[in-house]
Order: sequence, then structure tokens, then C-alpha cells
Amino acid sequence: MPYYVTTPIYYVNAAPHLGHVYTTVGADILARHMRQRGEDVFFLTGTDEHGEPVVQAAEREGITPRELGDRNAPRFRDAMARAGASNDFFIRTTDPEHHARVAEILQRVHDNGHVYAGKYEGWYCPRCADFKTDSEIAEGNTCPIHGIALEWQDEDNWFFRLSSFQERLERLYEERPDFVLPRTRRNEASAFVAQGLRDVSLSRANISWGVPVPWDPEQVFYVWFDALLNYVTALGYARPGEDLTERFWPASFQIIGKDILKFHAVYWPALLIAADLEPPRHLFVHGFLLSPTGGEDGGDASGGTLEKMSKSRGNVIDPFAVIDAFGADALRFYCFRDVSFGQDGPVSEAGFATRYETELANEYGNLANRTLAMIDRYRGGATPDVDLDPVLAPDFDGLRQSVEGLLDRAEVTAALEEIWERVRRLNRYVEEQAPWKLAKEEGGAGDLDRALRSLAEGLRVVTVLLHPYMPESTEKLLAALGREELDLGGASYGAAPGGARTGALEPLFPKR
RNA sequence: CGCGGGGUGGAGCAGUCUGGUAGCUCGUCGGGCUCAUAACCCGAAGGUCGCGGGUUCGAAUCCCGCCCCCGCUACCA
Repeated sequence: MPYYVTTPIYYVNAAPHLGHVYTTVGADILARHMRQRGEDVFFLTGTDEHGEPVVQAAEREGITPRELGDRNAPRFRDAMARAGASNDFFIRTTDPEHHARVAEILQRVHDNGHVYAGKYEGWYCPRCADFKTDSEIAEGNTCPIHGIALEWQDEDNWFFRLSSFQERLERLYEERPDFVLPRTRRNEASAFVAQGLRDVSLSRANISWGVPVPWDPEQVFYVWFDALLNYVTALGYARPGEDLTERFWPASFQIIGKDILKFHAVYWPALLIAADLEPPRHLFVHGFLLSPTGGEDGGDASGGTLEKMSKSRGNVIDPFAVIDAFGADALRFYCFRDVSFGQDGPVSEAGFATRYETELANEYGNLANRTLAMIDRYRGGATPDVDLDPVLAPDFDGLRQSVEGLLDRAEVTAALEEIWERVRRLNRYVEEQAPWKLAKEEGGAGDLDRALRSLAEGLRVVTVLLHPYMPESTEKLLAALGREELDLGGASYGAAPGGARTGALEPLFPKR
């Protein structure tokens, strides 16, 4: 089955931060998991480079918008690679192929009768060459950027008949309750639509940085429309000489943050329908990573209050510093372990340190270490080729199916918890069996064989399942176990035979 | 004002859709073990699940009302 997963495209007017990494890794976990299931996967991320904020950011730095994009887009590309993203393509909205396809699709929307000429009215800053929304207007009706008085103006725009899609959208939410996940987000979107929709302006006359309107080249499309379409346009040119649209559209999962819910849950499906395209199968809306502020040192979540991380609040965690110090796997694990995917939740350096030490180092890393050490010590580095201990079978029975079911709904955190319960189970199993005692007992050899073989097999299963979360570490561990197969079909207790040669392994998550 | 969330032992959360004597992690206290990254395992203390009413044999879970916190309220890519 084709499986297409996307992240939002990131706006190049600022530097990559943890929020970008979070979204991308969430999508990456799904992509990697589906590849393990043998699905035909395409995973897209990229950058959004048009719009007024980019023009202004470029202005401040004395460069052109294109130069700003050319400088910052690679930063995002590199950032995602460092976080372990396995995206199949990286789109930039400045790609000429994207421009061509946006023009083509929106021309179709126009020809289908969903576009009309209208007047956009609002408070206008002549220096910004842009209209301001209520929230963007500073004290005394001035521009927050330039501090000058705003003028009430209107401009001739093209409008998209969003209002005419109200009924179709309501039906979409009704007929496909899982279109927007988690369910609470669907309720939010559906309630918003039920309040009634206004048409939205589709183009801008006063700015030239964007995709020109094909039937009115004096204007460019409003950046949101050009940006949203990336999910479709990329499929047209990601593989040279091949059009993947038929194969992968509609997208299986589009991962977004809750701040852009409206654009994706309302504008986006309407636009697609207007263009004779299908809405995506699922939108998954994640929450924000919150950070303690106002506490003494910001390290203790019990201190101040929790707020969305942002540079201006000075409460950001630098993901790249964490990756440099602990590795991408540790960061990936932490973000999806400590905060339920889909909800807001607090993150902190103290929380990271705790999870790293207690779970990655002590529970998982140490489990790997003691398992390999015992196989080496008691059996010369060969996993005994004997029958498995049936006592563990019930604990692993249905695990793979359960993880698959959860990840089918992008329940990334719940799936991780399922797996982690088995990591703990295996540590308990070691205590129950006490191989060090069996090794000393007369006639304990058979029991010891069985315990070591079962332990290695259980560890292999959880490691295969953990691979999407921590790709590097799990591959190292599987190599040390002598079973490198990643296929999810092998993620059941007893799927791999005994008799593997184990190898040496440095601590996966060394303590600091 | 309207809409959408949330309020669960010291901290952070799950459970609420599909009612059935409250669960997880961290922290605290006590015990066990020695294979292992002084890791691991077991046990204990600690909660009237925001408040009030209702439905029910039975409610954190369903219904009504109220209080407090957060987000959204249209072009924040």
C-alpha cells in the first residue's frame, strides 16, 4: 500500500528549532515504521519561502528574499538530517516546478468557478506594503514593525469562495470522523466551520515575491495557498521524469501543529475539492512542547509556569546542542516519551536528563548490555539454539499488531509505551531467571540456555519495534545481537532462530 | 460573548469515546540480587479523580449547573 506522510513546510524567516524537529521526527517515525511493514512510503518535508515576512526578514539583513531562502533552506535540510529524518524529498516553494504546478492547479480552481474578483479592505502599512490583522496592529493604530500610522485601504484581490464549501466540509467531518486526529481537534475544526465561513483572499497586489496569478500576472497568490499546495506539487517532480501524484495522493497522514489547524483542516480540503483533488486521508495535529519559565534556573518543572517555547521567552531547548551531546536518538525518544503526541506537554533539560538516565541508560541500554554480557560470559558469544521460554510468550503476544494499530492512528506515544512495557518485562525476566545462579547450579545448563535465548529474542523484538524511534542505536544493537533484519514481520517472539553469534557493543546510552 | 480543550496521590501524565472497587513515570522510605552503564528486581507511604446535583446495582468515566486555567475567534508560512 502507498503511504504518504508530510510535515508542514518550514518558514525560512527564522532558524530551525525544537518545534520543527519535533514535527519532523513525528512524521519520520511513521514513515520508518511503515517502511518496516513493507509499505510503499513517501515522506515529504521542506521549506516555505514566499510571503511578506520573508521579504521583511531579507530586508533587515540587506539581502533579497531569494538569497535569504537560499541561505536558510539548507539549514532546515541539514537540521532535519541531523535529527535522523528519512524524508524522500525536500521541497522548496521557490522551486520552479512548484511554481508551475501551483499556477496550474489554481488556474483549475479559477476555471471551476471558485474564484472571483473582490476588494480586500483593512489597515495597511505602506512601508510593509501589506495589510495588518487585528492582532498585528500596535498601540494607536500603528505598524508594530515600522511604528508609523496605518491607513485604511482597499485593494483589488482575487477571492476564493471558501463559504461555498461549508456544507461539504461539514459532511467531510461527519462522514470521516478520523479525518482530523486526535478527535478533539476534529471537534474544534468542525465547530469552526459550523460557525459559518467567509471567503478568503487568494492573491496579493502589492507584493511581488510569490507565485504569479496566471490569469492576472500583476498579482501573486497569497502565500498560504502556494504553501499548502506543496504537498501535491512535490509529487509531480520529486522523482525526475516520474509523476508520483497518482501513486501517493491523497496523503495518508499530514502531520501539523495545532497553530495551523484551521488552514489545514478547513482551507486545505476546500481548496483540494475546488481543484478536483481528494482531501488527505488523515491530518494529525500535535500539541506544543511547553517549557518552564519563571523558575529559578528553568531546570525544574515545578518552578514557574509552563509556556510554549519561544526564543523571545528565552525558554528554548536547543535541539542541536542535545543531539551533539547525546545523539539524535535520545532526543527523538525523549520528545515522544515525555509528551503525549497530540497533547501539549512540558519538556525541560532536567526531564531529558532523567529520561535519558533512567530509561535509555538504565533500562534499555543496560538491558542490552547485561544480555550480551551474559551470552558472552556463559555461552561464549553464541545465542543458544534451544526452544524459547513459553513464560514470555503471553507478554509478547499481539504486541506487534498492537503497535501497528496505534501507529495506524499516529498514536506515537502510546505505541512507544506498549513497547517500553516489554523492555521492563525483560529486566524483570532476568531477575526471575537469575542466570548467574543457573550458571552455578548443577544441571542448570538447560535452563540457562533457555533463559539466554529467550532474553536475546525478546530484546531483538523490542529493538525492531523501537527502530523508527531510535534508528541508529537499534541498528547497532541488532548488529550486536547478530540479527539485523528490520522487517516488522519478524517482530514477534520466536520469529528469529537461535544460534546467532553476538558481538561486542559499546554502551548505547553512556551515562554522563 | 461564542467555540474547543483542560482541572486525577509531592511533580509530570494515562485512563473518560465502549461506566464496574484508580494506573504509569519521577521523587521519598524499606528490602533483595550481583549478569550489567553503582545498573536491575520486590515492597511501602501518599489521591473523597475541580465543586454541587442527577442517571445507575455501580461513575474519574454518562447528563445538568457552577468555579478556575489554556487555546482559538479568520489570512500568526
